[in-house]
Amino acid sequence: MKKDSRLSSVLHALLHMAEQDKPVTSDILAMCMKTNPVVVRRTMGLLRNAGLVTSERGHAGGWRITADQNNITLFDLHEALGEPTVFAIGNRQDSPDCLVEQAVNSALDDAFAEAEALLIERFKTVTLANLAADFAQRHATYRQQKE
Amino acid sequence: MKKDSRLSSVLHALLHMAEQDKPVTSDILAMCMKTNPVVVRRTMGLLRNAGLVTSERGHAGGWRITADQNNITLFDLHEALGEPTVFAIGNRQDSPDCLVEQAVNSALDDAFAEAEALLIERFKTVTLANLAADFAQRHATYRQQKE
DNA sequence: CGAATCGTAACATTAATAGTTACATGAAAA
DNA sequence: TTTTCATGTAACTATTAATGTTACGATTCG
Repeated sequence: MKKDSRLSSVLHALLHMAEQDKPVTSDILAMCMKTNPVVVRRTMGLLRNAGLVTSERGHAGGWRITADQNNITLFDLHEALGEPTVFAIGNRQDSPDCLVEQAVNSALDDAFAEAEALLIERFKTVTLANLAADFAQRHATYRQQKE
Repeated sequence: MKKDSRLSSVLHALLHMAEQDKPVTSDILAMCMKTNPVVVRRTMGLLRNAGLVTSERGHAGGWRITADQNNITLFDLHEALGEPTVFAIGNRQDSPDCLVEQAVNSALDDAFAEAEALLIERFKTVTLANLAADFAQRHATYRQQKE
């Protein structure tokens, strides 16, 4: 399966938007993320449904963050994207009659559930503001190195 | 992409094989797992490379477990399968020049690495013997319910 | 020899994400 | 009010990776 890279994508977009006062267009976000404006709109639309961003049509339109960056966590974004499947590994068959299959699936499901719970907890601790600070740090380091 | 269900598959196969003294053919395993004998051979071949099972050709040939069931963990199988990608979520792009992307990827990679480490730890604690016991338990319960 | 069985290459199918094209809708500027 | 810039969205295509299938060679046993 191809990996779902939308979480990574929207984070990139949001950080770029966070540095702008005016709305950012899908075209600009698409260029900056080397993808297609329709893909941007499709994905950002999910964030809009979750109330994290707004869009404006027409001249000087585009996308804007509405929520406080301290209050947007990775989990909020994951949730806004519809809580997509986390794992690329899974059971061979659902609702099996076979008792062997049930024992196997049960063990695997438990393990995956634990790992997913940890991931979700981690997602809840990281805010957009944290990432912005990390970026600022990297930027400062980068500028120092150039001198 | 489709989920990788080989771990679930080989567990099913191994548990069935564990109950047999003689080798089990790919055809029988395939029927029991509702898949194709070639798929069985392809996947079991990886376990053979890891020394967990052996295969015999010709008449009365087939697959046999060699390792002790107490010493085969889910992790051993995961490893034998080539440690396939665990997550269906990932970064949009590898080795990005963009510092924003670097900050985003770094945060995500950390979270995924933690969750994967937990999963692997869990995998290491579950043996084939554990699953066989769980199956036996389910079987006993099932027989009781029928009475 | 002949049947049973694995080994494996080559190709087809399926499932899921991402990308593209096309066009409708709405808002602001000229 | 017309033009231009933007989002909204449906429909289709492309990509990617797993799984399934066909075909045939190699090996072992009776």
